[in-house]
Amino acid sequence: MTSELAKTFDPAPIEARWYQHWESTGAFRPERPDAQPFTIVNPPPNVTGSLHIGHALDNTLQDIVIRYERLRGKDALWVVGVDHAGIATQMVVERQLEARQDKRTNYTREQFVEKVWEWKEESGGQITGQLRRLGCSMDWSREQFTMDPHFTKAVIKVFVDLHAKGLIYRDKRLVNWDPKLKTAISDLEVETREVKGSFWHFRYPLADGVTTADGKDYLEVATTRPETMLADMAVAVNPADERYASVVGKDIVLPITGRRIPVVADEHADPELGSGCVKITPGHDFNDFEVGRRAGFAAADMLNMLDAEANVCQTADGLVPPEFIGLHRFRRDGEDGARELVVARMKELGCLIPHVTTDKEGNAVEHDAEPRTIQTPFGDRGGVVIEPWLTDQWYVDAEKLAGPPMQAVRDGKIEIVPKSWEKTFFNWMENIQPWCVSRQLWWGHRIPAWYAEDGSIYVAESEEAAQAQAGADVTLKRDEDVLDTWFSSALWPFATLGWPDQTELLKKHYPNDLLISGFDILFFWDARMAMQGIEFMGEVPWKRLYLHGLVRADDGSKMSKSKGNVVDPLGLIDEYGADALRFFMAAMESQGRDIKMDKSRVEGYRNFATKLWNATRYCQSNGIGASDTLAAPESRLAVNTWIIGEVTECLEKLDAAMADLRFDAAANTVYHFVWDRFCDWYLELIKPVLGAEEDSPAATETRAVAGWVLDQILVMLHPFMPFITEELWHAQGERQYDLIVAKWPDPRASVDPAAKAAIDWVIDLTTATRAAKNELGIAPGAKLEAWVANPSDVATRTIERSAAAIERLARLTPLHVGEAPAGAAMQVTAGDDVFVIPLEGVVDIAAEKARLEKALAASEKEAKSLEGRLSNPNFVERAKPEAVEKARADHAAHSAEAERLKAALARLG
RNA sequence: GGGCGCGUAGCUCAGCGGUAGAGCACACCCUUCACACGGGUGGGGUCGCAGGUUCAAUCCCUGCCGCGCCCA
Repeated sequence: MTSELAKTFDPAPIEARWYQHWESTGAFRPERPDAQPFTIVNPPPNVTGSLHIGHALDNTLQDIVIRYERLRGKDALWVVGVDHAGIATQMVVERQLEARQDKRTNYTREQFVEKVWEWKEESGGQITGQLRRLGCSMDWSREQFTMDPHFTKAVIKVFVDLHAKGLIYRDKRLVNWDPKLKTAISDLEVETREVKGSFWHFRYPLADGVTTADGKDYLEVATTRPETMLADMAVAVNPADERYASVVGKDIVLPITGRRIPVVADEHADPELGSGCVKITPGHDFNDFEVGRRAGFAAADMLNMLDAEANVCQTADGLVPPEFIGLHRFRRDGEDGARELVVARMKELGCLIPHVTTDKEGNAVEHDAEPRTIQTPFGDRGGVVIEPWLTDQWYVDAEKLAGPPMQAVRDGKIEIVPKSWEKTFFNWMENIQPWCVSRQLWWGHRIPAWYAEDGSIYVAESEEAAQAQAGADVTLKRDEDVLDTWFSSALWPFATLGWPDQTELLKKHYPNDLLISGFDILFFWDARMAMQGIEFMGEVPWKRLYLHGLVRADDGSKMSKSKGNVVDPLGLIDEYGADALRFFMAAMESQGRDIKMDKSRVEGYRNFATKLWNATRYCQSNGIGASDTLAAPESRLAVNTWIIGEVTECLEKLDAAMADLRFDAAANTVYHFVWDRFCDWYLELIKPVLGAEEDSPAATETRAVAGWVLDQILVMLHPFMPFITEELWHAQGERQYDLIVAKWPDPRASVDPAAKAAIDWVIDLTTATRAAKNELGIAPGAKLEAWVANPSDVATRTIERSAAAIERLARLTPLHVGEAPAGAAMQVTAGDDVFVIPLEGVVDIAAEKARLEKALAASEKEAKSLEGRLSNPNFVERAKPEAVEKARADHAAHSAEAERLKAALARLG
């Protein structure tokens, strides 16, 4: 027995009720020990995060796939969890302390970490509740956290093993240093932005009376970062630059510090740029670091002039004048810094070469510097300019780890979808840099390395193990740093399944089948999972990698809090329902293209849900309830046989789209089947059948078929719109199981050509009649008599059997076979049949003539164009036979149509 | 500078060798017993520009213009 549905569809209570039911009954992970596994791991959102529209897209797509595979009977596992998000989380907690005039350094490391855990318990992981509102069917019973003890165990093991293999090492080199957060960050965490800056030109005097080829006693250097001259160690010129050949190997006496530095020859200096001389600060510039190394400076000897906060400190040679010590690197908060003071001093010393421009009157004007747009590195978290800084850090030899993933993509072991991303993937992997993985933070996985007083390093899984390596009498101190968050999330596809323990789960669900992520984390996360997965599991982490785009604001701009154009997915859920939002995401997702937010489209899919709701209400009011067969019921009526065929076609298209991860095609296939086929035609066509005798075999059959079709719709639509479909599934009657774990359609039926021809013919006749009436201004409800003189086979078969439907939809009744009485008439065609509909005194003959002439012109135009093509011998000889065949058939059809229209016009005189 | 992508109906987007589609918007009609969050009918496109390949190009190739992203 069906249960009555409310007149209006209200998503909110339905969503809450079903989600709670699914989760509490374990429906997200049904016991299917013998089924084929299907596995997805979610990109773990930050523990500090809340659901934004990008999460909504990413997780909707994953949920569609996992629900689809679950319905297809697989042992579907969607691993879910949250990332500890080192920097982001530490910042959140520090900000909380700040609000209470407190700070991290007022606590010990252990106390602070304890506070982070407290924060996590109280307010972390908000997003997990929000993912539930979206309807995501993850396995919450195994929710993971990257700081869980078993995860930490995996992280430590990976670090120790990579170190043992020489793939992790400690090195002193320049890192991207964030002076605000006071930690190193990886090159990927640096964002280059263009900022307006200045370009200063300086004179660097040559020592010992040396001069250049043209007699100058100085070299001209230019810089956008004048403060770094306090740590300059050389000036480079190109070895091929004859202007300076005589000064290579000679010295410069640096103004301000008085340091003697050599002129070196190095390819890095471009003779075409400026003076051709470049100041070299190996301790504060990546290019200069390399030049310095080539010039013979060891990293340990490179001068450093900045502290962790980028304030000036004394260099090793003690030559920085006291007035500079403690100044910030450059102007900040309205206070001049080292940069401004260096420029002022150089000017006083006559070492500043002014930038000269001409004003409107043609007078020369001198400026301290030339204005310039500068590519400036910023930390993506802290938002301040990154300082290249010489420190000891831990590095992963990414180059060695990158080889196998590239090979896996080349061999097709990993399929990247859409394929166009492969090139970007290879480009990055081929040029990969050592990955700096140590972070000067307190929150995160602490690096398992211990130092003895003599500086030797012991890397081990525990302090005891390290002590055992070092010997009992050695005092060890653990490394203070933690690992980059991405170092741990790279282990997500296997550490979440229990690794390093060889669990059953791991055996069954690794490799994962699919990973869905935004392309923005392709390098950060996806590539690193591929490296670690292959390194530690010996197999790729997933067989397919699907990359989707960004959700943009409705004007195409990037959503950002500062622009205030952020669309809150939870607000959309409140307004339109989760099903509508999900369907929007799916329908707009066409393989990687960015999605522009379009609320009217979300609204449209809300309307679609309502349409289905009301169609179900109609079914219920006509005794159409739950079906109990997987196979299509027996059918004798053309309309029923036809709709069964339509279900099979819809299913084939849907399966094909899902196999290709064409979410848009999949969503549209179901949408059009439900609305255009099922609601617009099938339900209308069966109304006369159901309206007749209730217990007739035809009505009984129709109720069975309609109930079955509606069930197939609910199943096929469920991955996209889980809530409304589950609600309707149960509203349709007693069920043995919930829809979420129902069986995917298996109609065991095919398209019946005769039934299809008959129903297509009725639809054709109906549409043509409605159009003609509309154009002639005849009331749509008017019932008219019609004559067909020489009915086709389809017409002969269909006129009688479908008379009721034709009466109801085309409003033609009765339909006579034979010549129509003479007189004014409207004429419509359906397939090969022409119907004459007498309208003496009603129809405007001129209007009808105009209508027919317009149609005739269209037919003739088509026929003529096809004729032209067919008369071209090149086409007939060289085109594909199917193309020629189709052109011939189309030509015949259009010619015949034209003939019929001519005959119709002739009737009108 | 290098790489990638995009430019199709007013808007948001599919299509990608055989002569163009959807949703929304628009116009007209319909208070028909599932639904006005609805039904019916219709209007609207030199498929960015210029060449080339082909019997045939929105679709393939080249160049250009415009927009976006990534890397240096």
